[in-house]
Amino acid sequence: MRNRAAYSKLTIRDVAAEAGVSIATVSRVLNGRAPIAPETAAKVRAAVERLGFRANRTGRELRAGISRTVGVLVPSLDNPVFAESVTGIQEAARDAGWSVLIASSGYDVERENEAIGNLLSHRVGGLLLTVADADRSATLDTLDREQTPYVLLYNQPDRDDRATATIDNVAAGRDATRALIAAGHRRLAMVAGRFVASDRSKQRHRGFSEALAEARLEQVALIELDFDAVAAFDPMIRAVLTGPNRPTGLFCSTDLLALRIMALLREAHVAVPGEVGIVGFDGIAVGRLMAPSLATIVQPSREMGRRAFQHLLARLEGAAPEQILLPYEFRPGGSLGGTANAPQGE
Amino acid sequence: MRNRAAYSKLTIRDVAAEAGVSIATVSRVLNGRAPIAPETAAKVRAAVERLGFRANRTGRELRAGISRTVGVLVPSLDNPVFAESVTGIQEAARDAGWSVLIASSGYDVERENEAIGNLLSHRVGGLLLTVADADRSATLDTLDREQTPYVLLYNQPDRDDRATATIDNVAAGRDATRALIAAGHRRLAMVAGRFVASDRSKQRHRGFSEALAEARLEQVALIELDFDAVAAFDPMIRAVLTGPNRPTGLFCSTDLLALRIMALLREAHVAVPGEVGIVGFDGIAVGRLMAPSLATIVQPSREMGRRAFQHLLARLEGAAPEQILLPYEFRPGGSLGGTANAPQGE
DNA sequence: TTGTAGGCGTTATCAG
DNA sequence: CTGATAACGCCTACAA
Repeated sequence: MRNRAAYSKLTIRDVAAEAGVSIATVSRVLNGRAPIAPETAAKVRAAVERLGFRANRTGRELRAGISRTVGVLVPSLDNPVFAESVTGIQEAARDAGWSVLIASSGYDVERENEAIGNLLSHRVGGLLLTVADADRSATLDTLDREQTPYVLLYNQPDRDDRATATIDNVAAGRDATRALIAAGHRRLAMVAGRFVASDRSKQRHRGFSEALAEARLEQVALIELDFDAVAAFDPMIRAVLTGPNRPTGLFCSTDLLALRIMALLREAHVAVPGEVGIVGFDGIAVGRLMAPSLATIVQPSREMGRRAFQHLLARLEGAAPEQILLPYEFRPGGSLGGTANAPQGE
Repeated sequence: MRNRAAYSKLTIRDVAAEAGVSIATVSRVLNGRAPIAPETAAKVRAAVERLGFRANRTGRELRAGISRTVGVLVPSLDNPVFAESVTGIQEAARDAGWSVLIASSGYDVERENEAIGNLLSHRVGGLLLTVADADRSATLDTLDREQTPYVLLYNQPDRDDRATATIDNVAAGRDATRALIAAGHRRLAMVAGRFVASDRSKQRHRGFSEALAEARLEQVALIELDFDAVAAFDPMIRAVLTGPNRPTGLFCSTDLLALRIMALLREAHVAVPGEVGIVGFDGIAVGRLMAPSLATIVQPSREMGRRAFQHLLARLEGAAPEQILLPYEFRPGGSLGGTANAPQGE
């Protein structure tokens, strides 16, 4: 028996020597595929146990040409909505014996491309991505061309050849806005994450516009914000909210934005929901803990992560790209104000 | 020139053929180590560009025996404090050209061990971990024995041979409690994450106890909660908060717990800070957005992630394990109540 | 300065 | 049922 090497340095060769069999046999026992004599298997397993051996996935992957690792790209883990989807991905991946390689883009297209390239250099089995704009992305074009399997999360491209797990953002944006209108608000504005950084934001605004049109209302204002710097827009927001035709209802394209706006308004002594009603979007957990609680569209982020992963596995087996539309739900909350009868989500 | 294969299937052999050189030359150009004729390098680079080639890290890693991937284990990404540390890790990793493999334990020791084993099977270059109990962990013992480099985050073991990046949890717990006392609270209780699931929680409670002793006060109650199920403890908490000697000050071992307790109290019509003052721990971003804003100990989570990664790199170069103690800060907030003069963090 | 060849740890093929 | 062996993609002596 060789000297016991470090855990991370053991190879099946060590195990083979310890068990007195060939490396091929060790491999077979480890993978349980081929027919093996029970005693041989026992010997090998004992050796594995004794040595504390764990197969090197690198060798396995190189041999197989593909890995059971999924590459995940999110805009930012600091938005709980994305963190939650990653939790769902992790759950599904764990169930399937897969690992998760993660990267963040910071909502920046250049970093997005760079990060995807890095993930690909690991020869991951597939990708789960939330990108800035799923309809025009050079990197997604490349992935398509080279048939690298991926599934988008949150993104909801117009084209139907890209696999996604998402909700209907336009419909949800419409529902959120309808809730404001149903609550009695007539002068509505939207605070949105930059459209170039988030196609969802744009789609939610489309829903906002549709609901306004339905009710024959005009948009009072549209404030596009960077996702990271809200404070800088304080003056602009104050201006809008104290202007001549100031809105009484605000639709925010994400909950995080909504919470920041609410804090801003509090500082400015604008009462929520007294003077302004607010609806968010995402359904992050902390929204329910606020006072007033945040009315919002709840996305099933965790489930979205799980479903996206499962669809990725399906695609690896040759399934065609699907656009998985998950149900969302409007969650009423004190921030809405007015005398709302909350509409039900689809 | 061969048929253009899928991006992910290209090898340096393809590039070599395309450029009319040997694979060794391609490798050398890619790594920029050896002396190369400028024109040769140009040819190779052109071929790389033309083909859209990106080196397969699996092959590289197998050959090198080690990878530029860091394995990260957190209790849960759904607590923003951990998500934030991962953001810091990602930043530092990206700067260094490393990738991030991530797993969550759900605060469960068994899953913790399993996850670390999985990360190790990838032969990661090192590990960044937040474990349940850094002082007694069979897995950490194993890592030490086999000299697998790792750095702990948030964990603050008593022993000084384990590398960490953390804050002084006892001192911070003491400061948080002192703040409650300084605010005029005399009947103090603590709501803590289960000690078996979080050594930090235990240490923060030690700080709590020390501050009480200093002020010659008795602990009114200690409520240990599972990190995921707070609602279930509603009755217990209500009982404590309405008991004969009910506390007027509450120290919560995490911000997330504090926010949940605040919501619970709101439902129970117990005024915060009117009837109960609250201090949290972590400094998650949303705490500042609440009304009242959450008084808390702010940990430099992002920086902690960055520093932990950097120390891991240092350890890989042979540096001895360090216990990096980062500064924390007490952030006053409306939840504190009383007439506090907030103490400064160290 | 460049090419040839061996081997990293694993699995699959092919004999026995 | 088991063993020897040839790859997988890459890097690095060693040769030329």
